[in-house]
Amino acid sequence: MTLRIYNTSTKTKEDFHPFQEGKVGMYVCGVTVYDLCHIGHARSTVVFDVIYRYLKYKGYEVTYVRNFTDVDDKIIDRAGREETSCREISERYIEEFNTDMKLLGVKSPTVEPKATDHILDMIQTIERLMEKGYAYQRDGDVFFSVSRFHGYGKLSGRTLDEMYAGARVEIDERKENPLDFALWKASKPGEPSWESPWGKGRPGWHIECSSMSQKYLGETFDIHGGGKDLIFPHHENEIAQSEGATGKPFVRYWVHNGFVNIDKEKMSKSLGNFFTIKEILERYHPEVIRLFLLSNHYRSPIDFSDRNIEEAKKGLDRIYTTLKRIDDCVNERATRMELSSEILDGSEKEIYHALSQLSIMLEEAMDDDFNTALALAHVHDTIRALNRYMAQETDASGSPSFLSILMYGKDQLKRISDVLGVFNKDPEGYFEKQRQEGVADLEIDEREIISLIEERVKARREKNWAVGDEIRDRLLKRGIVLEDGPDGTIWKVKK
RNA sequence: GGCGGCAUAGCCAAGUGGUAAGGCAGAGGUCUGCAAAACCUUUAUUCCCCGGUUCGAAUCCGGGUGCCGCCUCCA
Repeated sequence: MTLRIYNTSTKTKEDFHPFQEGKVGMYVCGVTVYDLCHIGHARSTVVFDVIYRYLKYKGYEVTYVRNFTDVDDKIIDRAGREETSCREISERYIEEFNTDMKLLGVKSPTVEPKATDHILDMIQTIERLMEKGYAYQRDGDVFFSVSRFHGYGKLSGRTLDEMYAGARVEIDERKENPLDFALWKASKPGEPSWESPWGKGRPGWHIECSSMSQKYLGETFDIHGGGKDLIFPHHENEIAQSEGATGKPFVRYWVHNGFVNIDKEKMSKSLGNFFTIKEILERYHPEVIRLFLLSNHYRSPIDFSDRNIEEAKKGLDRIYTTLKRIDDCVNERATRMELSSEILDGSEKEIYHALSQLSIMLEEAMDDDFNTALALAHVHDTIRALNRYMAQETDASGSPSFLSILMYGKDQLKRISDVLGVFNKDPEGYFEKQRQEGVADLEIDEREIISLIEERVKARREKNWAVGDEIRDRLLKRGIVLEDGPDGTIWKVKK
């Protein structure tokens, strides 16, 4: 199967053929580290994390670069307000970002370059642009001349004329053209600055991504990603800078993720309607957030609401409930047999076949422009099939073929969980964590729950249902739900 | 003003020409001492509206309505 990727540049899904056979170079715009990250940043990072994982799953050797913008007006502003250095601000928020992403199960990219470590590379790129006549100097500033670069607007699908019509940029009469953008900015006193041929200054925002991506991935590379809001002007400008400097095509596939919305409106720092990743992780398991983010196609908008997150949580609980049930059946002494259609009987054959199809279904879904929502639907189908098998085959439980099928099912699900980064934990641990966190919010402690359960077990053994039910009701009123299973009673925190 | 996207059940959501995935919620049933969990059945003759193309359209074309985004920092 060929992977197909929607390319913003052509507005179509295209077959993916990397520049170099078997290898993929991917660059994704990271964050400007001046504040805590919100769920919108989490979406972008998680989406490209899954793309990264899937490319590796397909057998590609992937070089994944994700940058930190650690020199920027907003960082300077914040440092000023807090009366500290830009470095202190950027280091603090890089650390916060890393903490958040680690919790969210985001794999580390191959390289995570910081802008401030690549100032020389940027100066070199700007010099090349000057030599080729794409850039001009005004005082200590250097601007890129959009009218001299043919093809400016090709990614965002607009022409220069159209852009003039709607231009809302403030007029700087030193610019040849209002749409020209800064490659280098002369620094004001107290701002971070570096020596350059144009005097002391700092790079413009767009140049860092051109320089750092090409440094690690070459002049032409495969995938460049980021949020939809970066298409214009950021990515448009990157193309102009990079192709202007090298004369070669810059990026083969442009991939952009949709926004996280609150009440159908874009969540953003500027609108102030955002939730930080930390706030959300206080309330939900990280995999719930991942499952929520992956339950919509990455290019569609996704609406963030408690209801939608709750739904994701229920879905995840369901998956883990089944995985736990499998673990309970498959104990350490279970021997595993080689499975094949020939040796299995009717219902075994049926589920074995369904399970063996799962990887193919996953690949079909993911090959179609990373359709994680469809992949998750296949997971739910599989969960139901396994539940049904376990519910129907009570007589066979313990038989080698039964146990082997369950182990096979778990392996098949594991392949998906490795790609999506959800339901990756030990099921018992997942529920234990949920109980611990749930109990922490209640006026009850675990020992009390356990002793009440013991009391109830005793009463029920004596068929004293009234006492048993009374204890159950009492716990329920305090937020604890009991479930009686064949191996005893387990408790959960009521949702 | 310019450019672009979206509209599928009560809710979330996949589906770009072949007769509507999946999840949540709801209803009925099985299991259970009763519950819970799980399982089974059920919930869109129809995909915003109006035209058109086609043997056939949620899917393509034209028009309309509504919502959203980009054009300024933004994942």
